[in-house]
Amino acid sequence: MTNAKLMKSFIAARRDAIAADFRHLNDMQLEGALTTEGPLLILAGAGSGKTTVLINRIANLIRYGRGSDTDFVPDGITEQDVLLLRQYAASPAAADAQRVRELCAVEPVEPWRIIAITFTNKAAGELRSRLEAMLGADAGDIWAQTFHSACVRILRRDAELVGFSHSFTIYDTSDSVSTMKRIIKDLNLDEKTFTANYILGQISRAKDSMQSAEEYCAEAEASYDIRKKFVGMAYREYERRLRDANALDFDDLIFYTVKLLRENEDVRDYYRRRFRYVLIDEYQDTNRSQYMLASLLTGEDGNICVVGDDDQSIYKFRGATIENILLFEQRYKKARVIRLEQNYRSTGHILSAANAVIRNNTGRKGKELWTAQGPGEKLTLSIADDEAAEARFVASTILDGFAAGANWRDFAVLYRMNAQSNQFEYAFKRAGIPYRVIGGTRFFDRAEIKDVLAYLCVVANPADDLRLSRIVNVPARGIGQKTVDTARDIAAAESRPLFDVLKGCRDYAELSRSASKILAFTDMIDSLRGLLGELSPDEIYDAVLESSGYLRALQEKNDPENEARIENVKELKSNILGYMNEVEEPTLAGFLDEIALYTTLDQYDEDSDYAVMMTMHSVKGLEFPTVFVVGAENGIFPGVQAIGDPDEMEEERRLCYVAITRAKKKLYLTCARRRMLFGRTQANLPSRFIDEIPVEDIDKPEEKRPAMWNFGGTDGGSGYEEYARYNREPQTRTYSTPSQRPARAHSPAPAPKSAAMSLTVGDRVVHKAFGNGTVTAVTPMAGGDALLSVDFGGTVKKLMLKTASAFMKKEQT
DNA sequence: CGCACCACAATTTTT
DNA sequence: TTGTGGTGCG
Repeated sequence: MTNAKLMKSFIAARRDAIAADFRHLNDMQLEGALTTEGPLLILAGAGSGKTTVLINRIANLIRYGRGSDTDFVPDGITEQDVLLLRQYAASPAAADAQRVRELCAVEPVEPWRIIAITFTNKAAGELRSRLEAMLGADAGDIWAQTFHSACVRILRRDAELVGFSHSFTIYDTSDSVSTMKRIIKDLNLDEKTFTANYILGQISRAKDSMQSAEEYCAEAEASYDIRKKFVGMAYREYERRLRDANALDFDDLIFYTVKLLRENEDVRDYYRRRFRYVLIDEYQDTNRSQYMLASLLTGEDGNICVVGDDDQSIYKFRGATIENILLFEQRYKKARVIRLEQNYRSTGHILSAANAVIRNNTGRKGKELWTAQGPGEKLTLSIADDEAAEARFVASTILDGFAAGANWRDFAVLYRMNAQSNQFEYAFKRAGIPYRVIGGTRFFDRAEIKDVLAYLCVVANPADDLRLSRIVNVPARGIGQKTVDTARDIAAAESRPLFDVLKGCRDYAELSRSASKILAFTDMIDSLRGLLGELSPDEIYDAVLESSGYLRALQEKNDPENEARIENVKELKSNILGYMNEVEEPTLAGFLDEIALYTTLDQYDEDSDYAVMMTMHSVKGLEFPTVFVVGAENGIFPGVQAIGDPDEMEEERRLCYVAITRAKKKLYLTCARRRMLFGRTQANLPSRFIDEIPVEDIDKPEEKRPAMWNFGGTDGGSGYEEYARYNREPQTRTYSTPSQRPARAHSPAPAPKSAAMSLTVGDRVVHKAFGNGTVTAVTPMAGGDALLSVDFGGTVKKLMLKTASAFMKKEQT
């Protein structure tokens, strides 16, 4: 064998041997895991196992370095070696694994040379734990973080270089909003034209394109756009105030990190040398500055691997740009592209529907999901009279599923807007279905949580004027708004922290009237600050609740809302304890860092048995056996704003694709003929997306569809008339679920007016989902309804009589 | 200073 | 319909 030939066969055998370690992957996944060098774009369809690829790719890097993707051949290779590798590839157990590893490894990568960036803490956490399961202790050295936490980590080292102290605080969205509201007032801008959200949106876009306030103002000057000039003023002031407060908002974290890396060659080189391999997850959600960050971190070898799905890009409104994916190959020459199209999640009809819908989009890379599973159940369209009936249909279907042995957690209700959750909560409560609403007002957005956190921030950072003004009079301690305003003005005039001014309030005539109260407050904060070195974060937390009087104030007010608030405040403590368990040197500042980036206190807990409801946006990345996409109506989904705007429509369609692909076994689409939304009743047509689903994939109500339902239909006649007639028809029937469920095929969702049976305490009942039970309490309610407590063999359910009668009958004795 | 009442607006939101 | 923010009174 010639030398060249030997080398060639060695390279091939080496790759095969390495591949043997990853034989549980499919061909495309394997390709992703073994392609280690240079820019790589992995287009990963929904449910195609992209995290698996990511994990295995990292494992491969650590074990074999670039062995699977290089022409390098070590000296002294023999034919024996090639044979050994081939033997290993054929049956790994039979070969000397140690020797194989030596032969295959080419510069194995130290774990700390790998950075994997995700968007959510949840994804980062999942990545970390799966890496740990696969690699053990090595996993701890891999940077597996969100964009924002990676930036915090980088900035904590070198914040001085971009003009902040290393102990900067992080402003969340509402901090930014309240700062901006003040600015609008102080600059006397017209609050109608310039809402805080509008200006912040403009600033966010500016930062996304790396434009500082100064640059933005310059551009505004040149543009003769008066509006823009005002925004520029606000931007400049916002930037100044955050700098004074030593605070960065979410966008700043990225912005200043990019700035830091751009302007400081040594810092940039440090990270580039350190990180030999950069991986970015959910690449379709990156914005421009995040792209810049990624490319700044990528060293000369260009080892950047991005994973994403252009069809799942649903965050354009937050600045995400699908271009990052679409242009990847142009930006990184020699980039390789791998498509993962085999779906392991859903059955055939579901995937066929998803493919068909997304096919209507232009401007995409193009993918077709396929599955080795069978066709499974068809989709089901259900049309209800109104939103209440829609919710009852869903509740009823879930009860059926539960009766058939499913768990509550197998069901998810997905809607376009949080406002739609009400009806479902109502129906689920009445039917006794345990559920949780994910998203909406989030834990850390609750006033009581923000208050308590504000105390902690002020204790940790004396310069945090924003949080200080939030709590200075919470609970009420006789320091009024006017007093705070004057103090703030003084602070601004002297450019000192507000806290210092308050401490020195005796020196200012304007403040002397409330001086004693102010000093009581500052003393309290000071003594809490004195505890910083001595007590652990949870003890400080207790001390804050105690000395601030916050907890007492909550307890004294006897309103039922406060029960929940107190619970929340306690819940925060368990957060602190959780943090302390995870970190080696827990500090209050460290906790606050974490919390600032950890907005969602991941409420979705897969272990507990609840049906869940959430927006189609929040469901990305999750999966459920049965999914309900509700409110599938033109005007709701797609929303009104999207109609007539092709780009928006494509975004909505991607959202639809995301929603459909969450379902593993069964997907329901529901709509209502009439619905009340924001106090207005409207009649919407079924979503145009439903029309994009092939008829062979979906069961629809077999009723005559009005002409207007067929887009571009030529049935003649006035669509409006037909539609109006259609809406006037008495609608009492419900539409059967497919024949796979004969048990319920003819049992319609209950109408609320159905005659309620009469029940008294002690009656025995049979519920179709919960089985046999005994009525333990009956509380009469308004409208002739009653709240029942029924003991079903140990678990007591609260049910509404009228709703429950549809699912339950009295046992005859 | 604190509370009650009225006007107004309202996709989606990983950090 | 619901929640929030601003104003005016006790």
